[in-house]
Amino acid sequence: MLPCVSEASWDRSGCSVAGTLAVVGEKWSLLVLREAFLGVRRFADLQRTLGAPKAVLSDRLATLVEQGVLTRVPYQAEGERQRHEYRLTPKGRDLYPTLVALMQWGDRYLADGGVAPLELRHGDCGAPVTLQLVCAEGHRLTGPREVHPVPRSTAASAG
Amino acid sequence: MLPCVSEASWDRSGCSVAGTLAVVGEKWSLLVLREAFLGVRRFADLQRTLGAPKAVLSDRLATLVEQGVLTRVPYQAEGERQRHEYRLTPKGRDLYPTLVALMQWGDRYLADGGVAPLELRHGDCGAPVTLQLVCAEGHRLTGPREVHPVPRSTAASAG
DNA sequence: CACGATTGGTTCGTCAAGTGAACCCAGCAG
DNA sequence: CTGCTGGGTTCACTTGACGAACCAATCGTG
Repeated sequence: MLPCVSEASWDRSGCSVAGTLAVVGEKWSLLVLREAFLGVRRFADLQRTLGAPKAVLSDRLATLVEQGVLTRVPYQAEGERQRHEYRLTPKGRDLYPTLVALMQWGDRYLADGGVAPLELRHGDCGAPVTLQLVCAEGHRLTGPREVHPVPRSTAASAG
Repeated sequence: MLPCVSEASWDRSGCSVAGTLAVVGEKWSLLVLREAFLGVRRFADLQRTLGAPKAVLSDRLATLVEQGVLTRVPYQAEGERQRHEYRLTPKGRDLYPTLVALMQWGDRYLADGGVAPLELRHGDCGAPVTLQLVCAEGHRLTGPREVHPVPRSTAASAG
């Protein structure tokens, strides 16, 4: 049995998972971010690579900008009119592990023919990159069984 | 600038991120899994802790079972009628990093008063647990800038 | 056996969200 | 002025989420 928090009787409001999903959990949002991490920045390119309806894409970009995950920056290539592009902010860049986690699971369980469509390599040494759970003491954990969730809710002392 | 794959001209169909989101990307799915990792297993408890409509919860549980992320196992406590509960499969347990990634981002950017509502500790040593990007050579990476995505699409040799 | 309580759902009407096609505007080329 | 392209908005339609009501199986009680 997994270590559980007294059969899960703590306050779920303010849960970080729910909060994050409120920001990037709508349809297409995480796929927009995938494209952003791949270097796609312009509306038309996003629309083409994603295949999302323009109205939805427009809305998702607006909320991601509003949330500070992307910024909309105008730029002008020489001899061309001014355009603008969507770029990851540091806040948005910190969603990288989330995308990688989703990708790794899909690579393991959904890959056709056992071959992942995209590999991540360390830019310096070229070795494949993975996400891992580690503790501050440097121990590597293999899964949720080795993890102890500890609630620190402000008002839950009377739990 | 992030390292990008020739301005992102590879085949997105079969993308593992999209595939994973097709399995767990609907509303409530990842929150159901959060509860599962916290040890909540019964329909009524899920419904209470999540606050999701029963119809939606029922549908999400059915698809998660269908996808092999959860199993529906009957059990009978002594002196009680038979019930059934939803348990994580190994496939479901491997979604743990995804949940942790979402939680860590929320802890960093959404926590009221800078205090995360839930802390993860290593069961053995009690030290806080985090998700980290590491390469096979053991180097720790700090973000997407140090990662090189390499497409391995079967039909994309003519990219 | 009938009665009510509990678990674990389904059904239904309503409202929000996603979808695709069409349209719109600015700026540049000719 | 016309046409083309990027970056959207508007609209009609379909799908999905929501909450309340209802339903079936099972148990303890009388």
